Amino acid sequence: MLEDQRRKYKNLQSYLLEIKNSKSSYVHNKLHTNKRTRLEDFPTAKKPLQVFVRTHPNDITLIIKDGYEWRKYGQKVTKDNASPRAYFRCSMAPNCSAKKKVQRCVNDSSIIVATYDGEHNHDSFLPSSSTPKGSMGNNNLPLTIIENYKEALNIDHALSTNKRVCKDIMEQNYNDNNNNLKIGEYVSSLMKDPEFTIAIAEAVAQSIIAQPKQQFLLEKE
DNA sequence: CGGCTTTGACCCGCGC
DNA sequence: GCGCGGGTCAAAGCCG
Repeated sequence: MLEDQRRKYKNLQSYLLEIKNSKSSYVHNKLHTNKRTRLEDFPTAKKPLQVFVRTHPNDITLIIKDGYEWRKYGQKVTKDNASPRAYFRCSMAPNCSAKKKVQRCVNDSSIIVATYDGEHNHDSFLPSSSTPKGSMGNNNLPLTIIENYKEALNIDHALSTNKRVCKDIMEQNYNDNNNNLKIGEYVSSLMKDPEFTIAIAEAVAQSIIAQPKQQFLLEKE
């Protein structure tokens, strides 16, 4: 089980190396100038960004550790989904226009769908291991992004094409308590690594650019 | 006491 | 014009 985690991390590393060698200005700036590129420089920043995050089934919060501090300003039950949709705005800068909507997937309550709107106009970026204010602990897996942007446009399609992967992730993370402890320690150590958290952030950003080869987390060896 | 979440009310765009 | 539904506001309460 631990070997699987290591293998996935290696896949991530090789993927990031691929990104590093690419011409992407966003990643290039990040990696080589150590400056956070403005979101408007990002090719798909104009689109509403949707990410899917696998959470613990017993986790009833709608909190996603994505590196930013978010302040909840509203909650609404929508017609097409029984689970409430939470509205957040970025609280890291007073005039930041970034917002996000977070709602559980209608077909699978253990999947959180986060829709990002607006752009961050500040440089601050929290390490993933830090706990956002007001988040009283949650069991989010560390950004288990299970879809890319293109497929995220269609939740049903995403679910139908990734049921096996979701199942694998679930089994991998929750079925074996002993291994859960080891995985938890392993994940914890990874999340304390600033390089790794930056890498995760880059992976999230890149997952938005719908390229089939980016589904490294989905691939079953 | 300050900053947060909660939650009902309100606003506004859109379809009919 | 009206009703519906999504998004936002703001007062109240909670918590560290």
